[in-house]
Amino acid sequence: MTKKPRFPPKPPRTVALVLFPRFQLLDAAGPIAAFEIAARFAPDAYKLRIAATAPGLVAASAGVAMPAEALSGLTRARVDTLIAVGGMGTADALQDRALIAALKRAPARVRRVASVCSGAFLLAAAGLLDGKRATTHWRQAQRLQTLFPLVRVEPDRIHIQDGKIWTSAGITAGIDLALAMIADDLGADIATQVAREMVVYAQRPGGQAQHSALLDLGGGERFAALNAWMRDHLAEDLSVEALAERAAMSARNFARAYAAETGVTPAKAVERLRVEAARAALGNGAAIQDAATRVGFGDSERMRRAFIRFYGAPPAALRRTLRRA
DNA sequence: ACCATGAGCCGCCAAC
DNA sequence: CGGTTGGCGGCTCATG
Repeated sequence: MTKKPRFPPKPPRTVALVLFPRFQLLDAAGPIAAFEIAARFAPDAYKLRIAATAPGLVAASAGVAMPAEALSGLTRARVDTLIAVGGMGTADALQDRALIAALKRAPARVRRVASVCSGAFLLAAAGLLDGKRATTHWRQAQRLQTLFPLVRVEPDRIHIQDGKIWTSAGITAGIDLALAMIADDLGADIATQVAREMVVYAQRPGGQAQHSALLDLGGGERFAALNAWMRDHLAEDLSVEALAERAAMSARNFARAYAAETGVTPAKAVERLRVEAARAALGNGAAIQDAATRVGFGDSERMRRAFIRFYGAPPAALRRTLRRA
């Protein structure tokens, strides 16, 4: 992420996307938009190209040149970056032997191979992820691991690079993936300009937790009410013991049930809620100390450490970038 | 940068 | 008998 700029990259880098019937449109739209905008900031940096088995869908996806060609032709062409996107079509695509074979050959001809969301299953099926660290949509992480035991699946990551293989989490993580690649190619400053153009806050570091607790109201019916209550009472005692009492369960059982239901342990959930609320407060211009007490971090030092864990940056830095809006 | 302490988490087992 | 509950002890890691 902190590479020196080395441009102009002399022939334009061809970014190819692999799409299938019923692919996830946003998986593809994120990288397309990011690379298109990057090409605007650094003229001739990228050329987009899209291969698909469903021309109709591709035509709908973006206003870029898109000769729908067979995948085998795609790898024969000079491609710099190959991105496999996910979606409902992944299951069918896994049965497509020509496609998998083409993907298998890709690393030899392509500078980097990437996936968004369940696109990771395609790379895994082609053996490209064996022994490598990789991620996918959090809901699919377990399945990926059981299906492909050799893959070192790391759930709850936005994106991971291992050698020339990049994988990313669900849907919008494709934007983060593309931004990370652009930063790698053209430098962090260009990537930041692209991010601003796309109206995303900042480039999320790859290690960040995948889904927002604030959005994750569901998290299982069972604790929805408790979660809602927690959000409104962040400043109070939200220890496991206190929460267990509120849920009328023993601490042990509550912790177990909560983790089973939501996929997150109680303390982690509380910390995530607090961190997100604090970030929102800072976005509204709150003072750091104020935000810390309001969301239930006793002191600002504790909040600072939590921020670094979650966002990779202390509150002050985040506050600075947030206020530039 | 380090360390002592405690909260939280989890495996295990017994009780229901 | 299988499943759920809750208590104990050890391990990990955040905290101050």
